[in-house]
Amino acid sequence: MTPAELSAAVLAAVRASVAAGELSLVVPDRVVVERPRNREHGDYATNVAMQLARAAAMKPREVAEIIRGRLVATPGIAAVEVAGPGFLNFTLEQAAQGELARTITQAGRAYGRSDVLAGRRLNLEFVSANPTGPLHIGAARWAAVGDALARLLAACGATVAREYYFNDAGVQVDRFAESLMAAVSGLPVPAGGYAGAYVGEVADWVVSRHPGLLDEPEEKQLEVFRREGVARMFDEIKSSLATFGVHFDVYFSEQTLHDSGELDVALDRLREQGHVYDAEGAVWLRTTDFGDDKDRVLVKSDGSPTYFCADAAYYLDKRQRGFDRVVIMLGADHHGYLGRMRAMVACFGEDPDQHLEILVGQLVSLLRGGEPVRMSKRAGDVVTLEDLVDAVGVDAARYALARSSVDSTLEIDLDLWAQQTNDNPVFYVQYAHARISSLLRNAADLGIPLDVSREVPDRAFAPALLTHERERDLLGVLGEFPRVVAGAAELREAHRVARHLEELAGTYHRFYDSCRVLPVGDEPVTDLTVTRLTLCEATRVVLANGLDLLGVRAPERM
RNA sequence: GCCCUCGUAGCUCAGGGGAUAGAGCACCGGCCUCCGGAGCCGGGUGCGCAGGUUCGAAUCCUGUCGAGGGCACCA
Repeated sequence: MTPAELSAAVLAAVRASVAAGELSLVVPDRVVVERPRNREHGDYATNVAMQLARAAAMKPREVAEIIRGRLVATPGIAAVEVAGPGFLNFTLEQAAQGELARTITQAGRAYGRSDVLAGRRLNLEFVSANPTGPLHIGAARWAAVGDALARLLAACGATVAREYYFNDAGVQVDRFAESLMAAVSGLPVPAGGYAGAYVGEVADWVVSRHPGLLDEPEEKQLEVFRREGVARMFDEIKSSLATFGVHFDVYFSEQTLHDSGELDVALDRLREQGHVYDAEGAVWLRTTDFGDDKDRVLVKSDGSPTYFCADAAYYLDKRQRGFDRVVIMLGADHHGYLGRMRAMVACFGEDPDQHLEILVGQLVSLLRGGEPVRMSKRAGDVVTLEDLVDAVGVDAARYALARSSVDSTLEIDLDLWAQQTNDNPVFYVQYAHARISSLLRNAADLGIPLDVSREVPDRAFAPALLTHERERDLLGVLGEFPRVVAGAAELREAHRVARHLEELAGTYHRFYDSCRVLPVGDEPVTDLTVTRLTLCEATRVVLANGLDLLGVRAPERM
């Protein structure tokens, strides 16, 4: 019996009690069944009686007793107790709990997936770094977390597009072109331009492709440096992301919004809604109507549109492409946009709570030997994604970035994450997977069957044999996985998956230490052998599925 | 000045209103005739502070102190 099945049983009991007139209240949408921290409180527990007590105008324990009465005879449930202020504590029958191992091995890659977000169409925009330099470490955090979130959301049934937006229409790329031009001539970096060794490299590369370029008029040179430099930089960015295992469905160019006239369409739409006005020679959006600190300029007094105006057009574009939720991941240094973006959506006449979601991630810093890492060979003061990958590898980099809440600033100790020891969380988890894989190989060599769908007469999967405390602990953690995945997706908190895998790896190692799986020497293969092997395979499945959601490999050997 | 995020063990961090707040590291001591010791077992410390809401608060609200990041007709 899985937690989900138990939860459904409790919900059915509540519904039946209401139907029978024993309880007078509105039946909740769902009931949360959790593993209690303390094993004395049973295998699973729910606080539903306490939460319904007020609505039922009864004491929590009385509500609990009513629900309990409808659950005691449920197959698979050995005992139901009312405890403390009104908890319902469940003890499962041995076999019912052990059955989970078979459920998981049969589900395989599908275990943990659900349809809790079915029908949702989400556009996930992340990284979105301009092609004027290598990806920095902050972008790396979003690459790892954003990709993991996309995987999580898809695993929960949502339709997800990964999107990368880049500003190729404004002065930033002009500055980049000017910086390239200055670099070949040995001139100082222009004001607001770009420094770092990569500028010279890219500039030299452009010149090598256009031998006579430096003899051309300055305007022509700028145009070439701009076009070729951006293309080269973008290739490098995409290459870094590919190495990192992150792929975008759409690379969206700001310029295309200008070319297609979508800015004007957005302006007209905002004007129709009555939130646009002219002042001081510029065109303004009255975002203060919807809680922004100040109104924002859409068209500057020189007649050119602002980035904010393009952002509005971009939002509209996403909505018109059929996404009902526009999710944008921003670094903490851009959190100031939140207010104006929400107001902009409201100015379109839409509900920002429903259609816009902005996730703000805090900054990342790297440590080596306990000291902050500042230097990058190529990018000057900026630490890049490639620096991180060079130092610790892709798996450790992705895992390190994705295992902490984005709400907190993150320090990554390169020495720690480069280690191949249990101090390093990603190796701790990957090792568990490799260890189980090895065990399964050994079992296969011994001819021990793992086909639990077809019971072998004299060597059968026998869930009631999983009675050891460590076995029950392991089953408990395995059973939580779908709830963890769904919660992580709904809360946009991928790190919950990583933390759960670490708990699972630890619980598995403790099981492994206490419960011999394969026969020693001439010992016979028993039902217990097959059953424990199935439990191991179930653990391997969850580790593999969880690591996959984080975009980290699940190695069979290390 | 205003806005956002954070403040939990010596360190790095988990903890979606529930029962006795956890993990890893670090420190001390144990466990390899045995499926991968890249592992396991034991040892102890903590919710910045003050109010409030609640049957119940690390969690929600207010204030306060501290840290980081923002507040352009820049991108």
